[in-house]
Amino acid sequence: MIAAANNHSDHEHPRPRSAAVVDDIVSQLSDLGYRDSEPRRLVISAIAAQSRPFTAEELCASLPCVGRATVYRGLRLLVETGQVCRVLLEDHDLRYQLSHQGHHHHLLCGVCGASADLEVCHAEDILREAAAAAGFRMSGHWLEVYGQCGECIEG
Amino acid sequence: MIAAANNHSDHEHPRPRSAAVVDDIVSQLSDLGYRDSEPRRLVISAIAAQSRPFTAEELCASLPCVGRATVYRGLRLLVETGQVCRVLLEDHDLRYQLSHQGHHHHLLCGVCGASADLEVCHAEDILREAAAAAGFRMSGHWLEVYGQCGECIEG
DNA sequence: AAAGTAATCGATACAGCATATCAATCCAAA
DNA sequence: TTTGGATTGATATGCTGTATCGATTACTTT
Repeated sequence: MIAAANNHSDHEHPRPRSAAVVDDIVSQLSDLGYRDSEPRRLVISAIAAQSRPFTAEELCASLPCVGRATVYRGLRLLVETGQVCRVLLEDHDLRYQLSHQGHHHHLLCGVCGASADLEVCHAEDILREAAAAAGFRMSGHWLEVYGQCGECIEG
Repeated sequence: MIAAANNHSDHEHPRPRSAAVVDDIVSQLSDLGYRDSEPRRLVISAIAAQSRPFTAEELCASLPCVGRATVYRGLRLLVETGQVCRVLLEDHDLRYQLSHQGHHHHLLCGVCGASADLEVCHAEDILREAAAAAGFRMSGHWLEVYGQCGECIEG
């Protein structure tokens, strides 16, 4: 499924795609030996419903019927399995977000708080070269890009 | 009186440059309206003595004669004024480090924990272009590079 | 379908890090 | 030297995330 993630046709809809996302994640967790429980589905569903990077507490607040520990456990599990990725805002506030792909970076709008994926990371090659020039062997990197998204520039 | 040097007769050798660094930072803080106090000098001196990224608690431990609140306040002040920069390790552990220049990034060795500065950031142009292609106006970025330093590769 | 077994849940206690409080103290300008 | 405000430090508090543990639930086995 290559369904473009930048297709923002779903805003407040029930959950046509959202339900599929939940099923998909639950299925992947199942393959890893994790069980399918109602609370965990609620957590995943709540995460999938978020339209922008969220904090763990926001997630808890949106799930009053699920225990706090369960929310944190579910979130941590999804981060560990790569289903959810961390996002570091410019003010060093740590947030979370559904991960749409493997290695990628985020374009974070400081105005509306929206997040878009920067899929192609040509910078990686540049970085590896620059690091090598300093006798350093790069094995990974963390990158966040801050600024303004297209909509906020126009508005 | 600049006796603020150090009564610590550690295994460390004398620090002629370290003292100059402290004086320089104190001077810059003075220009910003901040006072010159003994505890604050101790904090700055301890930071300047660190050879690699450190945590706030490590700093507190190295300054048993200075109150924790004072250590944290001093550290925060130096971060706000740009004298100290934050370093995010690969395991998401947040550390601090004396800032040697303006905009730069870190080459963080996962083996020995050393940190080196990646001064030239050509990646910035690449990033700005890639972001622009997505309709995004980049105003800043956060980047950490992980891997192995030259010494750890040889050793 | 019934039972066994281990994962999961949730209420809560706890831990770690950083900040707020506030009386006492100190710095620096007048 | 005086004086106002910045700074200090012991402590309380807040925030975020984890550990505990009895009860419950999901999944497998019989």
